[in-house]
Amino acid sequence: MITIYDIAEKAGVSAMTVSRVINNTGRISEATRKRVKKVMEELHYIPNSMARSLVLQKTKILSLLITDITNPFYTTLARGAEDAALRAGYRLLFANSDEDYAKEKGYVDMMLSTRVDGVLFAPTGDHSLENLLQLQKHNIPFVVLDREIPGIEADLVLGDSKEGARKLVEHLIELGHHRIAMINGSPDVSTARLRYTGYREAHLLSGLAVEDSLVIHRNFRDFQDESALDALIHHENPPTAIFAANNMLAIGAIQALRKRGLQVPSDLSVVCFDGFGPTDALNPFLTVASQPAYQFGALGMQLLIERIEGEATLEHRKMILPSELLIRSSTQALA
Amino acid sequence: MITIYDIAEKAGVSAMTVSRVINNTGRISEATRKRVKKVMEELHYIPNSMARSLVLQKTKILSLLITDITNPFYTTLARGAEDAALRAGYRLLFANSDEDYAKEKGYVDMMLSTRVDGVLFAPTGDHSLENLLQLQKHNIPFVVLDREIPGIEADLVLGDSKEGARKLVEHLIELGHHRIAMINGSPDVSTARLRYTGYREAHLLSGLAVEDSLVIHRNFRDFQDESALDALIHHENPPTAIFAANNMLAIGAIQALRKRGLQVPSDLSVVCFDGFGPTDALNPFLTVASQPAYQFGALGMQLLIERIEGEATLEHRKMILPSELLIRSSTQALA
DNA sequence: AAAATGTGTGTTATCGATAACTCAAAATTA
DNA sequence: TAATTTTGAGTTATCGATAACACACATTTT
Repeated sequence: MITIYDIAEKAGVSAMTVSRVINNTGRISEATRKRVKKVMEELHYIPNSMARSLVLQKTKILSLLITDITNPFYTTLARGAEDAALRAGYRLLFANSDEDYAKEKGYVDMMLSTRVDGVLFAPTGDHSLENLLQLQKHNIPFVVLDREIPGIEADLVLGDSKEGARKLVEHLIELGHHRIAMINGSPDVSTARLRYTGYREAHLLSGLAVEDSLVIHRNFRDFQDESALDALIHHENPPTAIFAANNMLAIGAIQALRKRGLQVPSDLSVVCFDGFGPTDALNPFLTVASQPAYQFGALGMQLLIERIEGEATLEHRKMILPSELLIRSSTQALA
Repeated sequence: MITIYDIAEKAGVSAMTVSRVINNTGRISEATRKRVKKVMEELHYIPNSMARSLVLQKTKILSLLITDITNPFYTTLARGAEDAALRAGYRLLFANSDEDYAKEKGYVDMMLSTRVDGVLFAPTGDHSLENLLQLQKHNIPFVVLDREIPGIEADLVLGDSKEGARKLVEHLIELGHHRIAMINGSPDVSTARLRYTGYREAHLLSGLAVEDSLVIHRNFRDFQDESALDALIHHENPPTAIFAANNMLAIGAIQALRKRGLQVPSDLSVVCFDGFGPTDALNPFLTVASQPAYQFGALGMQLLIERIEGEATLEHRKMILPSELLIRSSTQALA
């Protein structure tokens, strides 16, 4: 491996001079600068960022932790975060927790041992608190994305889960649906709780009763699990519409419905939170509350970098991004 | 920050002894091992992986470079790669080149300076050769995914682009289509060339002539670009079917068709390479040649780790994974 | 009992880069 | 011309960890 010492020797200068050329610091005569640069190119020198980070105590690497890399919401978010990070001169390291606390913890350990400069953190749920405290204890700045964590002070970028849910359910109610099921994520996750609150509010505002046997909890990424749907179908008084708390749960529900010979929307209407990124264009079919995923990433990254570089005000900021109701063909008026 | 020296001092031993406890090397009496471990826990010690990598000359970090993080083919591939890497005790750092040579080069520089132990490399195209040579020059092992690069010897994991394309086009021909357009990726990419070859072969074997004005090239990820479709629609003798060389191009084509009031499959049949990951389940609509994306990642990672750990035979291996023709509702017999 | 081994631990040098300090020669000022 | 300042370097210590060697003491072998 080529080091600054190799360059120094060949250029007839000290290692420090080479370092100065690389970083454009200190005083260097134009002649030696040129000479050193020439040697660096000849030997294809690449600085060892670990040696550098060791002495500088910073890595210029940020980390983005998402809970499901196969969910288009998060990949679009990742693009936003990446673009913002690169623009600010940072590299971005992606990590994928799979909605799994243990994996999340593993990645947090990795971030600590890699000494990343900051973390954009989409938590798996309330229990992520410990992992966040771990980052806090080691003075690694972070911004929490998408899900609020009780018990921690941090910059936050959230969607308007309650409002979005209310709009979706109100849309169903306007179409005449009175028995609306909800397939929700784990109650350990703030968005699941808030979306339930929105669902509830829509009912109350319309004078409808909430029937808790129509509300079912599943893991946000288990779109293969058909048991939720079976429970609803075999309900003694089955629903005429389903509100899925995110896109993956909707995929699971629709897939399961189809297997059982039920059509959307003629047999049941379906709505959900989040769109499907680029593949949405393929078949704009589901009525959704679409969140600005790219902005989640871009804005979160901006907050993070501001905090790292000390431009942040002391108090923590909480940004709430609006969602947009997109009415498409997965909903229809009740016959 | 807590270092081994802090631990050493508090435990009343030398730093070396702490290092031995951490790595389970050398001889340590049970008593001091326990004492050191206790202190490490008390102080919440986390090893500094940069200092360690600096002396060990290895990082236990691998990198996966993909060309489009919003493409479900690559995110599913990423899952396969990640699982295999974690199983083998490596961490995986994701990078996203966006089908952009300059971004790709930026990430390669980052990998070199981070001194990753190896790279799973899905190249943007033939010109990626330079970036691969760069890795080679610095002795970083890599495995090339999905796209073959003329001029380099490397382990390869590929799909059967030619066969898959032939099967798709033959399916269209069997349905009575004789004027089949192809929306292809850049000719700089091996899969684009091979899929064209398969398209051509299917025509020749059926005694049909290939009409080059029906073959159009676009960037594999520019699904927003509708100009390809316009060229086909306004053709003096328009096609009755379209073969899109990947999923994103198909999305673009179908979206554009829909905007122009044309229905799939009643007005035109559409087929493409690659499925849509989990969202495929939402609406199994497109007839596709589906590639085993997860296996691409898992197998590629396995080859990479074997090569890094020296278990690899000297000669390079080339794995070709079959694709599966899934006939769905985006194709129908010509009236 | 002397010699040879084994056990547990410490010392020193090193990985590649940079900060802080030093210093000779050149340029400027008085 | 002597004193001062500026310029363009070099030296040394350091970041946090580990390899290689050294070494005292305990244990086993002859």
